[in-house]
Amino acid sequence: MCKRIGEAESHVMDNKVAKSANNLQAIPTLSRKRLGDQIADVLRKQILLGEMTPGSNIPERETAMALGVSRTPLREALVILEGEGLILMAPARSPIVANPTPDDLIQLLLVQSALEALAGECACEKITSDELEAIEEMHQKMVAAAEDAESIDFFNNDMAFHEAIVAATKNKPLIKTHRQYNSRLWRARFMSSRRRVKKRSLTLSEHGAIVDGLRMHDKEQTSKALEEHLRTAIKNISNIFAEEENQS
Amino acid sequence: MCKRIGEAESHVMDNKVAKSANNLQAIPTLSRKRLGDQIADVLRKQILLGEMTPGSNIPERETAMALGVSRTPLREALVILEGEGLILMAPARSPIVANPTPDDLIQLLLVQSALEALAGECACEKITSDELEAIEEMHQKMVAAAEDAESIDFFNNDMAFHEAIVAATKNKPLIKTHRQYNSRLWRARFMSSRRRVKKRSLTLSEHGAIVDGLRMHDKEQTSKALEEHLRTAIKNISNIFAEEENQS
DNA sequence: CAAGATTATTAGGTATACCAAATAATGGAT
DNA sequence: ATCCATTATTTGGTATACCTAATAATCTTG
Repeated sequence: MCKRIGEAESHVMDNKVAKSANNLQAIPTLSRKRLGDQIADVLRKQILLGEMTPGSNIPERETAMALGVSRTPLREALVILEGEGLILMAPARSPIVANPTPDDLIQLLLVQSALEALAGECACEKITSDELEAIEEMHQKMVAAAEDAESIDFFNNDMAFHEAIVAATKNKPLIKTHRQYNSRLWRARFMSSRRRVKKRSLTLSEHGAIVDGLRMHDKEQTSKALEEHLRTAIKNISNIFAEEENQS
Repeated sequence: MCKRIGEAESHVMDNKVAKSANNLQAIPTLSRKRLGDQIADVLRKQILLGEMTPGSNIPERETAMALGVSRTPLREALVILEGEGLILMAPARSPIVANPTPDDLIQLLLVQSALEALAGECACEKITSDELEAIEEMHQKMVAAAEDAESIDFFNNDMAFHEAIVAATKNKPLIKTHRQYNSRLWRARFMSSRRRVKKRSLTLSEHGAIVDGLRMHDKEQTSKALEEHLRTAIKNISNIFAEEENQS
C-alpha cells in the first residue's frame, strides 16, 4: 500500500557526481529513468503476478497516492500499459486491468507462435555458443525443477527459456513485441502451468526438440518445434476454459 | 503550422445534448476521444507523410503551442508514439523522429513477414466473400494505377491491400501489431515504391498469387505467397541502401 | 589569446490546480 | 411508495506553474 517510488530524495549528491563525471564520460550515464516508466514497471509486475486481478479498477488519485507520486507520471504509466494491452481506459471511467476472454488468449497465442517460429529461424543464424549454453542450462534447470510440484521455478524458467531464444535473434523489435505478448499471456500461462503439473514431461520433450534444433542450427526443425509447442499451449488454454465452462 | 486541435470550443451544446440523452442511452456515447490520442494521430500522420523528417526534433513547448494544446496531452501523445517506435525520447533531450537504419528496416520487415504469413493462414479460415471481393477490387485498382508512373494510388492501394488481408483475420492484436509495424515501415516502403515504378508488374504478379490463395482458401499458398512477397521487399530495401552507399 | 569556470537560458520532468462529464444520492411531486 | 429531476460527489481530462538538469554563451584568469 505504501511502497513509495518518488520519495523527495535530495538530488544533491547525484548532482555533484554528475558534475564531476561530466568530463570523464566513463560513468554509465547514471540516467534516471522517467518516473512514468518506473511506475509502469511496478504496475506491470503487479498485474503479471496477479496482485491486481483482471477487471479490477485502477483509480488515478488513489493509486498515485499509494505509490507516492502525482497523477501526471501515473497517467503516463497508464498510457504505456494501455498501449501494451494490459489495461483498458475508457473516457470518464477508471482504467481497469484487462481480462482477456479465452478467444482473446487464443488470438494472442497465435501471434506469439508466429513470433517464436520466426525467432527460432533467426536464432539458428545468430545464436552464440554462450547463448546456446545458457539456454541448455535453463532447460536442465526445468528438468531438475520438474519433480517439485510446488515449484514456481519450473514456470519461471519456462518463460526465461522462451525469452532467451528470442533474445538470441538480436532483433530488437521482435524482442520487444514478443515481451509484450508474453506480458498479456503471463497470467493465463501461469494458471495453465499450475494445472498441468503432471504433464511437465511433455513440455520438457518439446523443449528438448527446440534445443536440439538450435544446437544443430536447423532452422526448419527449430521453427517447427517452437510452433508446435505453442499450438500445444493453445490447446491447453482451450481445455482449461472448456472445463471451467462445464463446472459453471 | 497553425492547425489547432484543442480550440477552446464551448461545450455548452454538447452538454445539453448529453443531458437530454442521459435517459435514452441510444445516442452512441458522443464520447470525445482523448486529446492525447488525437495528437498522436496528427503527429503519426505527419511522420508517415514525411512532413516531419527522420531525425528531426519535436520540442515539447513549441510543438504544443503549434498544435494549440498544452504540454500534458502532447506528452501523452509522445509516450504513445515512443511505444510504437516512431519517435525516440532520451532524458533531457527533445524527442526525435526515429530514423531506422537499413538493418533496423530489415529486422522490422522480418517480423512483418511473419505477421503477414500468419495473417494469410488465418484469413483463409475467416475471410468473408465481401472481404475477398474488396481485396480483389483493390488488386484491380493497382493494376489500373500501374500505368501512371506519377500515381500515388498504387502505393496507397498496396498498403490497403495488405491491411485488408490482416483485417480479414479478425484477430485484433494481430491487426494492431501489424499496423504499428506498417507505420514504422511506411516511409521506407514509400521511397522504395517510388524507385521501383518499373517493376510494378512483379508486385502485381505476387499479389495475384496471394489473391488466388485467398480465393481457394489455401492456407499454404497464401501464407507462402505473402512471405515471399515480403522477402522481396527486404531485398528491395537492401538494394536501395546498397546503391546509396555506392553513391556516397 | 586560449582555456576553464560560472551563469543564464532552455528543455524536459513532475506536481498541483482547475474543468467537464458521468454517476450516485437525495428530495420533491405525483 | 415510486419515479423523475436536480444536485452533489467522484473521476478522468487538461492546463499551468515549478523544479532540475544540460547546454551554450560569456566572462575571467592564466
